[in-house]
Amino acid sequence: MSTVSELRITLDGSERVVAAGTTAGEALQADGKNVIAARVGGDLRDLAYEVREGDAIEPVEIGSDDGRAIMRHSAAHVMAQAVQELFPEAKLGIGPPVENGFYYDFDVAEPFTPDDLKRVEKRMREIVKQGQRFSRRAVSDEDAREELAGEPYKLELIGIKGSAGSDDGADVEVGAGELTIYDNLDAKSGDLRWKDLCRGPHLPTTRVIPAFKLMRTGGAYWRGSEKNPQLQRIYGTAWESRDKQDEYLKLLEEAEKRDHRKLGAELDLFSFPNEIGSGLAVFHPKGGVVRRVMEDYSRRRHEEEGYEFVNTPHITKGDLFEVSGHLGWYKDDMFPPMDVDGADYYLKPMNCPMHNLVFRARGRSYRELPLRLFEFGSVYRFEKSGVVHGLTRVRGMTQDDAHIYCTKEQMGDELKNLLGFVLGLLRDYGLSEFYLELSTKDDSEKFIGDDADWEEATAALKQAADESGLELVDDPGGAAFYGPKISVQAKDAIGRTWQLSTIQVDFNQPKRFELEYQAADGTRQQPVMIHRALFGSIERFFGVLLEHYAGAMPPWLSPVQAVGIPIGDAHVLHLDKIAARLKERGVRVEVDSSSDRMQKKIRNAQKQKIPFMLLAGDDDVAKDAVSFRYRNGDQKNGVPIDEAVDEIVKAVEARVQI
RNA sequence: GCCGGCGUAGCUCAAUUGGCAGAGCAUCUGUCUUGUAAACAGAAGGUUAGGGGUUCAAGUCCCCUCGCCGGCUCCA
Repeated sequence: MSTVSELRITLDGSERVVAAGTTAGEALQADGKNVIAARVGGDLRDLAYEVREGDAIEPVEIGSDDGRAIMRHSAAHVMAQAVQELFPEAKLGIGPPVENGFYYDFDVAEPFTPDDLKRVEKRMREIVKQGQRFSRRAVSDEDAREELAGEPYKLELIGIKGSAGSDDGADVEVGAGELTIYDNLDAKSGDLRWKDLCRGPHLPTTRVIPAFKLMRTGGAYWRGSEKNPQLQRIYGTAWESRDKQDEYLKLLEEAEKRDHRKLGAELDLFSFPNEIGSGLAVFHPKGGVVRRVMEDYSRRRHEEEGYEFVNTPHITKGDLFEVSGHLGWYKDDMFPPMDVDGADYYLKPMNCPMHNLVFRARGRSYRELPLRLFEFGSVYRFEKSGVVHGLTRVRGMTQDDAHIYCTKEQMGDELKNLLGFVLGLLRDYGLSEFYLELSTKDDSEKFIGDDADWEEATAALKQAADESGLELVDDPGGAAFYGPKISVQAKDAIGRTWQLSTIQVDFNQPKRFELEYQAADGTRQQPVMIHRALFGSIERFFGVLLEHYAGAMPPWLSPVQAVGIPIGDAHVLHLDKIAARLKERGVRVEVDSSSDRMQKKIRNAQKQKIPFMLLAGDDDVAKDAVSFRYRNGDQKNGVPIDEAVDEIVKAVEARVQI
């Protein structure tokens, strides 16, 4: 056997010769500054990986996506070690990196308290400071079982080795290849401090975790199934620098300030009275104005796009949902029925069956297609108690719902136009960053309809998506059982993604309702049915907009668009006159003639985020002018009234933020 | 639904080991008549989420229900 003393490798794009036995870390000459791992032939490796002839090695820096994931995964190990040191009876679940951080699940007798969290974090800081080395070693199944005899969940993972790609994070621990255990070794003595079954890779040492913080705890089902026992999860955040972490924490703070539930109360827009019940919102007058304006504009746009308006009841006999099939599939998610004269009546959880009945009310001709039936339809869904959340997850909501019935030939154009309409409308409300998600079927049994239909509809959706020019993310297997869909994801002002509009093709209901139209050749044909909601629900969209704008809605949507603030009582009349002119032009304006100080009135208007404050004192009255204060604090004094009125009218008519 | 936390005036929050339910803001009434984010004074406001229990005594301890918050699961 010949001894090789040199290896030929590709390092960071160029070819090098290194000594045999060189590790990726040595090859990259990582001084521990930023390079924390290596990508070898496409696989992520620890810096301790011994390079082989022909390997192509790329550095992985801590600030890269891969680097952050490795660092966060390592932070999860540090946390697990700290937990097991403080709570020796804790059994390990899984601990993967996630967006912004990491978590680890533990089986413990008592859930963690905030105080426990502080202790764990403190211990983690000690471990990081110690600079324990992460050391990888391959083990046989038998050895792993013996070493991890005290960790029942890890043993279960060994049993499912090879199921990589499962979405419960288990593959992060075991992967599909050989089993490996990562030892944490003391920096000086090399003594074993802790170990975990893990596929890696990991940092060279715990010292390379620049910034982390434990965030919260919560219950989490083992391997994501509610049939399994619940473990205790600890979430942490970790970043490549202190600055990045501070930036992230600041974003969280900002998000908290924008919370629509908080703004809803502060701006007197809506509330959730306990007496009414969980997830059932009432809109106050100011919220009602915003809602009405949202609806009015939506109606107008739908009218322009060729929709016809229908109205259907909130309750129905169960028969309707027998026909649609919903009672069979979704009974648990519907409010329980009320018995009326021996028949079960249900609150509708969706509008489509009702719209189908409109379609079916008489014979339909191909000449009527595409038939687009629109309704602000109020639906009720029995969301489980733990999931109700502000306006974004409610039990009663109003969808801007429409169903389009068209021929197969029309489907492509219809979907394309529809997507354009959707995006245009969302842009009108001030959202501008989107991507699309295409949910398609996979091989599982749950999908109905024949493959040719699926392919055709999927292709049509994809084409519409492609023509939009937006980024398209595939979501295989994510379709509803009855057909594929596109969902529009929008980014808000602070970069969070919200799922808004959906466009779905339905192969199921036309069949169940035996929907037909008469074609040009006299035959009876089944129409294609498209479901679509642009806002999703008015409530949810309302909530999203509030958070997007942090409560400072664009003037056209502001409940109060302008407020007159007199310096003294003597100036009220002057402002009343201006207000009358604004009202005439359709501006929502008030004059604050209360006995408060002018400064106080400004403060109030500012807190209400009113776009325009119109101040008037002796100077303004004398000059027949008015002074502006904008909600961003800018001011403009002595503006002639005509000019002021025009400026405000123009601003409230524009569908853009100022 | 599951795990955990929480619920005191409209809002934000106090109330010692179980020992007289209180403050600021908002509201109402008066005074002040004001130039770009809080004038001054007074009044009113409570079955401490609801119900049950322990105790001489419960906002405080225990149980149930409702609701809210953070996770998990779910979201046609």
